[in-house]
Amino acid sequence: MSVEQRADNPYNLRYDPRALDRKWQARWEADGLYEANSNDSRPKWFALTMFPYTSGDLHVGHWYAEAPADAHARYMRMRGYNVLHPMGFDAFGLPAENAAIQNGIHPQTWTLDNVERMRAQLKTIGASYDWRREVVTCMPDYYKWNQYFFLKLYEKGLAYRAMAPVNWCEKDRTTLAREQVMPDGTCERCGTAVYQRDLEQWFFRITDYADELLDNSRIDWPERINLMQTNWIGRSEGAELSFALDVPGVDADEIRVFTTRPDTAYGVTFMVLAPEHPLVPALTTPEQRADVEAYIAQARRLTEIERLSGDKEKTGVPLGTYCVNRLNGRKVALWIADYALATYGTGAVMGVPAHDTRDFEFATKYGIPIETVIAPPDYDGAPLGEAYLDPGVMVNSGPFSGMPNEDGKAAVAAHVAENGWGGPTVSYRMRDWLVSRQRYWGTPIPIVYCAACGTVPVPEDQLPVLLPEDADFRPTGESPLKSHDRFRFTTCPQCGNVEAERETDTMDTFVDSAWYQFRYTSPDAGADRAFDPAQLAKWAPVDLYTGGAEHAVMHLLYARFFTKALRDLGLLTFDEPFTRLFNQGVILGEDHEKMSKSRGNVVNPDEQTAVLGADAVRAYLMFVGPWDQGGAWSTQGIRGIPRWFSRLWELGAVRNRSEGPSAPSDIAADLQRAAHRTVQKATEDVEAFQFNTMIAALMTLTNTLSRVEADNPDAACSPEWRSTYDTLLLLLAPIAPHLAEELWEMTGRPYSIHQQAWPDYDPELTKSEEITLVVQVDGKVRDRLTAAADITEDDARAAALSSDKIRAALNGADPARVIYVPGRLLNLVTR
RNA sequence: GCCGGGGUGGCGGAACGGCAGACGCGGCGGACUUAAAAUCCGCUUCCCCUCGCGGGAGUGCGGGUUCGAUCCCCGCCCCCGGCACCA
Repeated sequence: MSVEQRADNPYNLRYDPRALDRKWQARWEADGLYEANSNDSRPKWFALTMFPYTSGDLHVGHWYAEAPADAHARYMRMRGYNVLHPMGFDAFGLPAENAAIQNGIHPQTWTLDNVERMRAQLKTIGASYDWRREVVTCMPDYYKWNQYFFLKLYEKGLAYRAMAPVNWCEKDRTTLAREQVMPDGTCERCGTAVYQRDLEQWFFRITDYADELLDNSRIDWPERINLMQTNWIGRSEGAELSFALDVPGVDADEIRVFTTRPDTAYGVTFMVLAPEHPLVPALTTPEQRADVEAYIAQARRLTEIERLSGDKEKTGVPLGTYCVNRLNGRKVALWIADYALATYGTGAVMGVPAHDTRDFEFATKYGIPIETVIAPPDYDGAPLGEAYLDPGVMVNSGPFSGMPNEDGKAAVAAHVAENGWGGPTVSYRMRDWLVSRQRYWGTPIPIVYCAACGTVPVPEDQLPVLLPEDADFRPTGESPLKSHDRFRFTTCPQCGNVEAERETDTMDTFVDSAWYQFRYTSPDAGADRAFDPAQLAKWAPVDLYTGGAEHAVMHLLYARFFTKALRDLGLLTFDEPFTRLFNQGVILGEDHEKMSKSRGNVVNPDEQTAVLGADAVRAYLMFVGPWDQGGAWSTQGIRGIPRWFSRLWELGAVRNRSEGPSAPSDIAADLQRAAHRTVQKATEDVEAFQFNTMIAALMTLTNTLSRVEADNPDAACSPEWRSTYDTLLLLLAPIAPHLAEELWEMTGRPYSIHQQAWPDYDPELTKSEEITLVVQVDGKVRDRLTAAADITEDDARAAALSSDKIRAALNGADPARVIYVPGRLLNLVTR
């Protein structure tokens, strides 16, 4: 295994890392070393890393997600846990179709080829995955259960079909969930500007779970992610208010608005409806119709980008009709304006220009009256120069005048409720999850439309509804399945009508990843069930989930929703899928920029592994910085890792010498202390995912062993040195599993190092008998004294005062105060 | 604009309110070598000096608390991420 000279050995490694990788990966696999068995009495630990999309090549970013996660899983295994660490592939999705369209390869061929290549690449990491549990989401045995859950949700009223204005990406030719539209109104996937279309689509009723999703008390997640979800859900408390309509020829007798400021309701001077509001056509007078229709047409043409741009000037058109503010009987003009959103609240806004910046801007532009109903400090009745948003006393508000507006919110809402004009309510920013996609490479929605029976769910025993392999999947704006007659036309499962039609849209691929974590628990479930309840009970929920923060309001929110919905369906018994979440940072290119092909700064992990071996790439990624902060790849910087490994290898040769007598007591004590300190540091660091400082501690211990060997070769044959070296290998095992296993084998200790117990440490043995006592005068370090660790304040003071440097610094002054930090520092204060 | 997370040597980064810069990279000097690579040893924050003693400054900027602040508080600046007409 050792190599003195290899032609392709630019780092002059002392061993052949690729041979080590091959040797041990084959052995571990043959031995089933990382297979998790449910009939194991040790406590379980379900360690999951977000599975990769089958894009075709494993990026160094994947390694950055997977290698440290594997190190932690290996640590937990050594800690005595029965660890389940699975891997799989997110295999449905548009890139497969796009690649197929461009290269003429079938999406399935493209995807399964990629799975094979990526699986091989993943294996080179040397991670401790239990591959028997692999999940590939495009397989019928898997997506059958997407369909099953869809039907269960449908039965429960949690899946429904509705006509709605939805986000449409013209490039990808499909609708998108709101979560998949970026803040700037572009498609999350391809960056194309998204616009709104009215389409009949399937939704999951995630909003039913809004309040439960706001509850973070059962999850240990980064505060940042919790906050992002909280903001996304956007709960706001307020009131719904009914404004009376009395327009000849119009059936509706009210317009309802949602407001968070019922206390300002006496200041309503106009009413804004969203252009899409259903009452708009009826409420438009003949004189205004042309203007209103033009405005609506123009608003519909706007992309999300234009519509969402915050500093856009407010525009609107009056409908020519009026409603009545029931609180004060005031007649209020109706307008449409695109700053009212059809999809939030009731799609209508009461205009209170005095106390809302948007309404103020609008009213100023169109000459609408502005009436103050919350008095600013020193209010003298003069017109406001801008909207007044702060607290104050209510004025011009009928019976509520004189009341602090903060009290007025509840008081007005209660008053409104008493009169049957609305009342307190809660509104959410989050919308239901749009799951229909007009694309081929996804799970068919298991629904049949029958002229006689209406919407008919496909019976469970007819699942899966297979995705036909021979579809023409080029994008047309309609699902490719729509032009596949053998798929589309079917018999109604209910009445036998032979002219029934299948739903031809497929599901959002986030459905696949909303429950995949549970599938891993049941490798033998196959087509018989989604997961085995006993296995699920054994392993779920996931104890530690790691992955990128970009999934905060998509995958992670959907997975939580799915878990709660499945719980309510009686399919599982817990509330949250992922007990603990950790987000790793992003690995950047050599130039400190995001890696991208166009920048040419992409690091290929395969090339690095071929030269340095998996361990060096793993260890470097962990060493580059704190895992949650990411870091930049450096071809210069990684050189330190193979150097360290080579020194470990050289020390392995020292370990191979025959054992000699005990080391001199001072060396033995130093070695013992160093070992215990390193175990403590490594343990604390790995628990906190601080692999960079953990590795630094292992390097320091390596240096200590080297130093002893260099200074006193006999001491390096001592039992103390040898056991310290063995401890170092145990600590190394999660970081560099192949090298540690090889060196462990060389010690003659029993296979496998990965089945050994993590070493313990004794806090008492980490302490040193002697310390460096820092002596300060007025807070400035003036001397450093060597002292016994338990030196008393009086002794420390005496020692300090006998130091020439301290006496010089004191310059004859007497310390007025002495600060003593035991075992660390003495500060003599002269002031 | 609002909400998070950050700003520390030439570089990546360490530091329970207590020796700033662990560990590593790079650089410089030396050893080994015919030579180079590799390896090993030493030095490496900046400035000053009667350059071996020492002294001063220093963790984005300005204040504050404290015997003592990279760390806590207040006010700014810059970078990264999220949200942003949500009534």
